[in-house]
Parts: sequence; structure tokens; C-alpha cells
Amino acid sequence: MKDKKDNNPIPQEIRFAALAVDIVCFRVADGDLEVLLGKVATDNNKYKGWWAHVGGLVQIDETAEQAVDRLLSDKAGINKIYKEQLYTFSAINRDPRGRVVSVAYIALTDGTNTQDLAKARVETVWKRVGSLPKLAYDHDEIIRVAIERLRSKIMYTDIARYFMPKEFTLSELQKVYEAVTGEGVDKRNFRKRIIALGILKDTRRTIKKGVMRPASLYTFK
Amino acid sequence: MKDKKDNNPIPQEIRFAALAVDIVCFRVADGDLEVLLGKVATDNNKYKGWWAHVGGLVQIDETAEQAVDRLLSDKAGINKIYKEQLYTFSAINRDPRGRVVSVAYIALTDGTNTQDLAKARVETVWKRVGSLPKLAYDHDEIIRVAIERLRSKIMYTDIARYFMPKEFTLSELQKVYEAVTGEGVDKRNFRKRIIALGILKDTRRTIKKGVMRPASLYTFK
DNA sequence: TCAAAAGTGTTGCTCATACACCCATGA
DNA sequence: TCATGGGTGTATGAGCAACACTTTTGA
Repeated sequence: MKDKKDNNPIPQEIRFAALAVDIVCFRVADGDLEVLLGKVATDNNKYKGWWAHVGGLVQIDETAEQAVDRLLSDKAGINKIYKEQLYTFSAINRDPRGRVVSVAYIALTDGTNTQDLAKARVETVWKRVGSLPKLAYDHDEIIRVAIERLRSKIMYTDIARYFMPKEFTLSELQKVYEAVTGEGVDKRNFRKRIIALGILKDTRRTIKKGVMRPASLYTFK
Repeated sequence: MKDKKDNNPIPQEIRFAALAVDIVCFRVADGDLEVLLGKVATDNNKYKGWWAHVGGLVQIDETAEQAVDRLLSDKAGINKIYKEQLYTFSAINRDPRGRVVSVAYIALTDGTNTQDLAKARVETVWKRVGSLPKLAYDHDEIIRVAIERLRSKIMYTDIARYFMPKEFTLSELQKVYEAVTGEGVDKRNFRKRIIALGILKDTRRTIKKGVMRPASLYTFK
């Protein structure tokens, strides 16, 4: 992709920075909030072999959003995912290779996501946010901000929906809230509140897992 | 400043974009929410003579935050102001001169601000947000997002403090809330709520304006 | 009948809203 | 005494938190 013709009329001398995106991609699996990490593979990079958020350079003919979709697909085999812009990090030495300004995004996917690992061009792993290694670049800082934002938004929006598969039980939804906030909630109060919001639809069908009473299945409206 | 040596080890061919900041600077004056606009002065620019948010290019040796401080000071004569990052706009054709990615900031100042007009290198004006002209570039979109964010944050944070002078009356503070939200509030309920937050301190002094009962002066803790 | 998760109501508290009159001042 | 904005209390309803037992199922 670097062979694209540079037909940008902006003078070269003021184009000092490379523009990148970094994607903090979350899921909830087995009651744990997890984040997608990719192994740094570029040579001449003191962080080679470290774990980092998936990301890369924005190209001349795409927006930051388009770069996010492309990089998630190419590097991690993840497609059609919910995303929102998080923050832009412009510290001068955040990348030891030179001035790189990064627009960070949060992305959410459901725990049963279909990651096309055949397409993924980077070694990736899902790590619980409670036990992360030291990350490359300023990615520790980025994920700190991302978790803070995610915890705050799950309280007053319905973003939890992007963690859920099409159909789910109320217990599963509750586990997602608890995994994100890190705190347990009362089952009756949770169900009352979430039903009162009017964002769920009862499918009138049930699912049975193991030796127990079947649970009602819901979808988001 | 463009004469700075380009000692960036990032290869020239991936540095396609210019990085800019745009600053949506608000104040409340005479009960109206106003925004600072600067007249576009660059030649070879189809927007020359239009009004736009104050902004400019980020330089190689400064962060976006530092660029905001520098540009507000140089172009508008405004110093030491509260600011927070709003959103990064990366649409490909947002600037007709070429690919410019802009990190937008919100800045707030009090209505009695001391703008050093002698230093200001750009013609500026404060405009009521209710009667804005069509702005240059994508600045209509930027201010739409900025106002949305400001209205939302004034409801659950204490950012209103940055609109106030050191000391102020409760009526003045209420006017700021009303100017930002665009809606009137009940005086008794407003005072009860704001006092209950515990963020104000009564100076035990009063101020008298015109022919009326003096009002108590408060400060933010 | 046991294990395991599903499902269900009531009470008290806190907080937001609606609403109207007297006070202090200088002209 | 009048005009102007400053300053105050109460009642009602909504929404949230605390709290424990019964139901359904298959082994």
C-alpha cells in the first residue's frame, strides 16, 4: 500500500508526522473482560516481540475509521465491528521510531465472535484486562483511558449490546455488565432496570444449558 | 516556525498528512453562549475571508495540546485557558488544499476574559452560537459536535466553573447553565442542587449591582 | 431429592421537580 | 412606595438499593 502515488498538494515540509490508528478491541468471555493484543513484528523496533494494540498507519486515501476497519480485518481477521473514537495521542516521543500521532479507537465484539484467523496477518491473543503484560509504546496509557471510558459509558448508554450475540439470556447480559464494571449487581434490581429501559425484546423462546431450568432468550430492539 | 530542521526519522513517503488543531473556544456573555471565530487569511484558499475556528498546524516539536496553547495565544491573544480534546476529524477532503487531519479541542473562558488584542494576529470575533454564519472547512460539523459535548458535560460535571470569574453570584452561575443548555431552570431548585454538590464556597461577602438587594459572592472550591 | 441457575416483590431512601412569596436596596 | 433582582421551603413522584425465597429442570 505504500506504493500509492503521493498526489497530496499539501507541501512536504509541513507533513512531519505519520498518522496512525490504534484499536483497543474488547470482548467479554467467560465472565472476563478481555482485550485483543497483537505481537509487534516490525524490524528496527525496540518493541519487536512485545504485545500491543492492533493498529497501523492511516493511508492517504482513507479516513481514520476506514483504517480501523482495514487493519482489524487484515491484521486480526475481525470484520464488521462496533467502534468509536477514543482519544488522539500526540506525545512527541510516543513512538521511538519517530513522530507518530495515533488516533485511538475502542472496538467491541461479542464473546462468540468469528475471528477469521486464516486471514489474520499478525499473531494475536485475547488477554484479560486484569492481567495484562507491559505493552509497547504508550499502549498502557491508551488502554487505561479506554477502560475508563468503557466503564463510564456502559452505565448510561446501551453499548453493552455490542458485547452480546444476537440472542442471550438476562444472566449473560448481567455477566457482561459485571465483567466491565468489575462489580457484582443484584439480580432483581438489574433485571428490573434493564427491562424498564425498554431496549430488550423477549423472543418468547428459551434455552437450556446443562442441568437446570431453561432461561428466556432476549434480543436488543 | 516552518524553518525547523526536519530531523524526523519517520520516512517521508508515509508522512502524507498535515496535522492541525482547531479550537472551539466558548464563553458566556450577557446570558448568551458565544464562540470565538477567526477570519481565514491564507491565500490560495477558497475559504479566504470566511469565519472559522481558530486553529493551525501542529509543529514537529510540540504536542497537540501545546499547539492549542500557542495558537490561541498567537492568533487570538488568549492565554491560560481550560481546554479538553473533543474529536479528531479525518475526512479526506475536509480541507480543499490537501489532506489535513484536525484534532479539535473545546476551550472555555469566562465572560470577562482578558483577550490581549494587541498580540492577536488574526481578526477575531465572538458570535452567539444561535446565530452563526456558515463556517469554513468542516467547522459547522465541528461546532455541532462541540456544543453537543458541552451541553452533555455541563449536566454531570463542574465544567461550568471555567466560564466563571473568580467570584460570582448564584444568579450569574445560573445564567451560565441556562445559556449553555438553552433552557431555563427553577431558581430554588438550581440553588439547592448546586449547593448540595458541595463545590461552592460562600465568600461571606456581597456585591451590589444597580438598585437592588446585594447578592452573595461565591467561589469554586 | 438434589444441584444449579431462573425467576420474582416490597420497602425505604434519595433526588428531582413543581410551585409563590417575602426581603433588601436606592431612587 | 416602588421597582428590581435576591433569597427561601414544602409536597409529590420517580427511580435506585437492599433484601430471600420459590420454580424448573435433569441426573
